[in-house]
Amino acid sequence: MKNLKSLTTLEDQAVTPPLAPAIDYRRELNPAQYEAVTTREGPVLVIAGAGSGKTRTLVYRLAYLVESGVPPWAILLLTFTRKASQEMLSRAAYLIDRQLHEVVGGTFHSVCHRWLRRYGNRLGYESGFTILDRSDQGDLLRLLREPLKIKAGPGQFPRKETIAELFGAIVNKNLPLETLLAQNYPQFEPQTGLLHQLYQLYQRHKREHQLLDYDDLLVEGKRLLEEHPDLRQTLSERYRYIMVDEYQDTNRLQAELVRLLAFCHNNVMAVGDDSQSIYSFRGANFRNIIDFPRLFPGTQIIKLEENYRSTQPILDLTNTIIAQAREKYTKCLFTRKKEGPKPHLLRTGSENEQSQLVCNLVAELQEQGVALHQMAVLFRAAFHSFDLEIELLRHQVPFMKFGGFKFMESAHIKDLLSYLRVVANPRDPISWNRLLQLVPGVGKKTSQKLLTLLKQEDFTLPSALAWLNAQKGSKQGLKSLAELLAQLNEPTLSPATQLNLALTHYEPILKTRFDDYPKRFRDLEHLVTITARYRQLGNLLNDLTLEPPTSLADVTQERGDYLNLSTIHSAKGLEWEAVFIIWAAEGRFPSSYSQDNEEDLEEERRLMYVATTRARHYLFILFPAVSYNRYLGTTYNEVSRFVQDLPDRILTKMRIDP
DNA sequence: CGGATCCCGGTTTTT
DNA sequence: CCGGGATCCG
Repeated sequence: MKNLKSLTTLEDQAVTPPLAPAIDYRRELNPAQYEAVTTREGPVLVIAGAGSGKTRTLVYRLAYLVESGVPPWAILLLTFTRKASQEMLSRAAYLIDRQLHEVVGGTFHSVCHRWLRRYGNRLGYESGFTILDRSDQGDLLRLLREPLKIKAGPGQFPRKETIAELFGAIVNKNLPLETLLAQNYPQFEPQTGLLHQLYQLYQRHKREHQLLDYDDLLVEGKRLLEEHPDLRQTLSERYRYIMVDEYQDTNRLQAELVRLLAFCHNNVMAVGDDSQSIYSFRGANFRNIIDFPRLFPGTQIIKLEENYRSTQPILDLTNTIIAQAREKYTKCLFTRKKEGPKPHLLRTGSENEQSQLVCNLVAELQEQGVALHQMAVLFRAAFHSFDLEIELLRHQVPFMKFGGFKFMESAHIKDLLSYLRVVANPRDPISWNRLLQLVPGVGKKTSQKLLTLLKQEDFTLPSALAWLNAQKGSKQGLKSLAELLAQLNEPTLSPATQLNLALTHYEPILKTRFDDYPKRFRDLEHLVTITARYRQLGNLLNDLTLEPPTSLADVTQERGDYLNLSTIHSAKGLEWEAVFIIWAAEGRFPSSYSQDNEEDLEEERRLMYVATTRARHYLFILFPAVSYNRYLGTTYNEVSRFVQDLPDRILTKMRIDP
């Protein structure tokens, strides 16, 4: 067997062409890109303007490193999504005609997660710990709030979503609760004491039950490096070359992680664009990118300023938009694509007229030979496209929507996964609570009883099953639940089989709980198909939490030519021949939430910059002048301040009447 | 425990 | 006006 294996390896090598320098780096890259690609040692900061070939640079650098003899496993590629890293790796692999699956790539969260699975026992984590997503956090907070007996009327105590946000900010922005309350929620300042209590409770509870939220992955990952010098040494020596993409969207914690990880060589290349920082709500700070040279003394700074994406008329507009930013770091984008249509600002009557106009323009461009998948409609918030979606269906325009869609957070998905989650981590109170509430005749009280048992040191799944079976006879549902869980606990079963078993059990419950049962059942079947490729339950559950499907497309695996609909956040890093931005109206974009905060408004401006810089050739900005709202009546919309009062030479303005 | 009722707020963006 | 959450009551 062993011989056979080495034989295959030999054969593989024979097929691979000798390592001739197939790539002419000087020819294929501009001077700035070339410099970034071929600088191997020391800290490098690449300021990469929109469309300046940032991904290309990273891909070529990957290829360059490997070609110059760096083993792929010594490279760590940190990106914003796993998809991004996979794409870069496959492009680099294609360039040098060599598989690169040994390169470790992914998000900060997934990399930290990997270490914690492996070394987490040093911090007291068992290998089966559970990762909490946003709605799990909410559920947990609700559970913890109860015994605190918080007496507060509506509006006097923050909602659980707000609390989760607050607690996240404490960690990601490194600010005390008091400051955050004073800054953002002065109305809750009287509750400071209670919130502190709840925070302590929340932290302790997570520890006791082997639960980690998104922030904990980073915090604990960092702690692993800080408190265990041997690990820090090992990992730092292993990852001799670190590349960080989208550095403008990292936060303080992530920056510190990079610094720790690079401590014994300082070979870090950070790539980003301060003008495209759009994740401050997650603790990202675009000043991070400015601080990089201070964190890594001796940093070489390289600017990529030639834009390869857009035409000059589009750049004229985007440059104007970002020039109005309060803080900007000089960077001047230019292009060689001089010719192209001017961007248009189109004002329609109603929202539906806006939708129809998009449909008409899409049809027109199609006639001119632009493929549907080369066009995208972008918007500030996911719900902004509802009307358009209806109109597209009517016109039979196929489309796919990205962002906003929280497949994983819908109740039926959470319900079904809970069966598997308690098998993977029997101490997971959130999933136990969910499951118990599904049983007729079981409510808060019964559920609480089991939840208190979870704290016991030696609590295992069998103890849970014993408890379920010991409940009073009338609660037949608990017995059949126990039966199912016992079945699921069979280690030889594949995750998909486990999920199917759970689905059989859950189907009748689904029927009684939801009117739209057929649709939800189909969702669940889709979920089962996604899971087919997994061999390990733990991996399945973690992947679903760390990289949830971003669109129904990921779930249904549809193919073909379709129009892209996307939130601007989900459009980051992408580009299309034609881009439509809808709802460019005050209150929608910029969002009314940021209306009275200058920093937030600046971020909205950067969002508009990101949106407009996605366009290669055609750019249409639309807004409806009138909106009608059932309970507010007719309201009039102002055009978004970011495109207001621009000269005609930059933006063609038109009023479109039906 | 769970159904009925009342009251408030009003869809940001995502790992 | 509709839905979620809290509260009340059988």
